[in-house]
Amino acid sequence: MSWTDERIDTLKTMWEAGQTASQIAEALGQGVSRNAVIGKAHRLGLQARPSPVRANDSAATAAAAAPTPAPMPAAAPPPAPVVAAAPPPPPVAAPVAAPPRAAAPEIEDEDEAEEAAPAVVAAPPAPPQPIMRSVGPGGFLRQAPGEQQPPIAPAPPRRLVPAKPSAEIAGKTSLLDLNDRICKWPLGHPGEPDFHFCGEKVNPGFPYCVDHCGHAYQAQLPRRDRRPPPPLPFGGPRVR
DNA sequence: CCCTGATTCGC
DNA sequence: GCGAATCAGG
Repeated sequence: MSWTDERIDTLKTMWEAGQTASQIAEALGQGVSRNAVIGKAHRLGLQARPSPVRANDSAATAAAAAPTPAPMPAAAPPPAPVVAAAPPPPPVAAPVAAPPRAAAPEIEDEDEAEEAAPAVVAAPPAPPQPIMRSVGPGGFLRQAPGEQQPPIAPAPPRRLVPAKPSAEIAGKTSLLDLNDRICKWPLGHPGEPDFHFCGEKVNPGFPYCVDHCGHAYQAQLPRRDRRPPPPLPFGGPRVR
């Protein structure tokens, strides 16, 4: 098999989504080895990924004792400082952190007085939802030990407004329409006339909307129990 | 051992 | 350009 545009695109997408070379190779199937994937990725200039090896070269191994133990579904790639208002349902697993917020019961002023007694079940105000926030593929953003701070701002438990797709989006979201707030999940295939992007509002902190985050970031199962190659969002049958 | 990505180097 | 072989850290 050769590297067709589609396969390259799959490789890129998956690589940037933080998939491992093995997974990508597996997904591409058809006699593509892990090495082939890595080799290709590098030739494509898709570097920048935390590699187990090649951590340091000289000095500066001081602090940062690798707070990230295992490779996990990576976080989002480039988006700028996330001022995210943590949404209730990040479909993703992999709780990374953010419990520190001690129960700081700030009485909500006005509005419907949240009488809710500290029941056992209901979690009225901002549940410390784990937003995947580790070292991204690019090795960005990492909190210094000093600045202990929950990665996600205490979310305003306000009312969530249903994201209504704008008319523009309803039509099609082109490459030029992409920005940090728009879901970049590709629909169709590059080169095709109707190729476009999802265009939904992103799951804050992620390049995709909540729905597609569910596709892009799968709970990392032990390789053992990865029976059914999960629905391949990449390269597979047309998604539309 | 297993995993990972990086690099090398013959093709 | 490609990818197996090899290297090396976790």
